Amino acid sequence: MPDIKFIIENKDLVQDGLTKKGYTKEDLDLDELIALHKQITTLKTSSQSLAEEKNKLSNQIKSASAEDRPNIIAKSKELGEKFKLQEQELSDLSEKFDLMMLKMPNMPSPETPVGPDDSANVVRRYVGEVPHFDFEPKDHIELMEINDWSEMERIAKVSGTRTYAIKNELAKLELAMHMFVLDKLRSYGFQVITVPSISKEKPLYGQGYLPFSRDEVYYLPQDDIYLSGTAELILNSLRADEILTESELPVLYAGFSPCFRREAGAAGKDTRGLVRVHQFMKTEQFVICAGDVNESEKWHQKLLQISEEVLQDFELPYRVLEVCTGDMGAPKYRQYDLEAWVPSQNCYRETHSCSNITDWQARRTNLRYRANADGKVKYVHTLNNTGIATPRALVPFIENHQNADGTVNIPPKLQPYMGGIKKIGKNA
RNA sequence: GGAUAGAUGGCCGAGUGGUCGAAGGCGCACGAUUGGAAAUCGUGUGUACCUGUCAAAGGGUACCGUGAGUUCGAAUCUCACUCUAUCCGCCA
Repeated sequence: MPDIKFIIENKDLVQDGLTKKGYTKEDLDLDELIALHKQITTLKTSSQSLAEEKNKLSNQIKSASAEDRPNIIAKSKELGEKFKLQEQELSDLSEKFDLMMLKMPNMPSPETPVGPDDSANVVRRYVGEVPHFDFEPKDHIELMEINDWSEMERIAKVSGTRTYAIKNELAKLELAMHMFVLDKLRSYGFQVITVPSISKEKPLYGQGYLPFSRDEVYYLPQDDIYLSGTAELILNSLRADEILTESELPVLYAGFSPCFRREAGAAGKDTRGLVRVHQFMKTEQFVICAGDVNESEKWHQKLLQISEEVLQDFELPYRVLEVCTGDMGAPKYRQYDLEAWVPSQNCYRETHSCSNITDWQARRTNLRYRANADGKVKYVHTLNNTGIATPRALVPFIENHQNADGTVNIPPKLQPYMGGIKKIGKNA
């Protein structure tokens, strides 16, 4: 949701951004938007001068003489009617305008590769060595079965498809990963925060989930409440409507929460195993920084570096993908995905998604700060990145670290979080 | 779930129909005083939008939890909702 003034003054640039993000004129018509804004401004000006006149009259009444009073009241009443009509028209137009503005995506970074869909994403680098097994590697489902690490069939009967129940050392590993990442983030100055998984509707607009992907989110009509798909949703609204001082920035949150996603658009994809489930746990990195692209781009790199470090500490081969304009969501200015190698699928699968949102969310949540330099109030920039998301991250983890006998090695960095053990599994 | 109380500016807090964007205090900023500091004194200190301008100054409109209503006029009256606090019940 860029500034309307910016849109008017930079129409060609904004149109270019819309086109790059795959928006057609039917999706969002800039001319219509600008015309609507002009109409609103004109109407506003006239209704404000009407209000001014009305106020002046009202103020006269108290001191008016007895014979003047009825006249003034009648005149004021008449103005009031006129004013009311204009206000009605104004609120109708504003509603229409606001709806369009809510659909306005962020402008992509000039660095972002241009393309229609994920086929145009660009691999920036490969890190780590893809393992070569001198035995037939098992997939994560088989590894779980032979080690008594899961109750996948049984839990499907209880909780339905795309759910998981993992147990014993694997359950412990899941929690250990989060503890490891939370400790790391804390060492980088993040505040560890556990947040609810339920949310009112407004934060979903603030984050930019709505109005775009209503199908993706669980809704509980009885309580008019939504289930959160990520702690980003909650953290993004936590400081809504505040004016921070610049010295408070950056605000760094390491949010932990259960996450819920309907996966409506993924029917038939990854139906087995731990890759894509309706409920999972995520440790999220969330940053609120000064509203300056240089500053947020710096943090974007920092967040990326932190999650790369996580994958390196876990000794997982991965690649860094720069997501193209057409594959990026509406809120995003620039986005990297990290994908870890999954041996059984012979490909890289997404484990992290790292985005610079610039001021797009801040405008929606009305989160601002007072700049030191000139004392002016400005919108902050927000960024988010996965810290670690499980159980998906367990998939590359146990597959890459498996041995011929079905055991799984624990990388040294993670061993302290597993009670010092080096290997898990029935034969360990 | 039941009962009660409440929601005003960065914070505390006054204000129950008219000049209230809102007293007073605290905080903050600047200035005076000081060798320096504290204390003291003075001045200033919300946000959004419209208008205006090269920029500003200036003028205006709105905002006292949210939404609607009464009224010529609402922080103040009415209704609905939301949230907060306390007590009781239940509960991981």
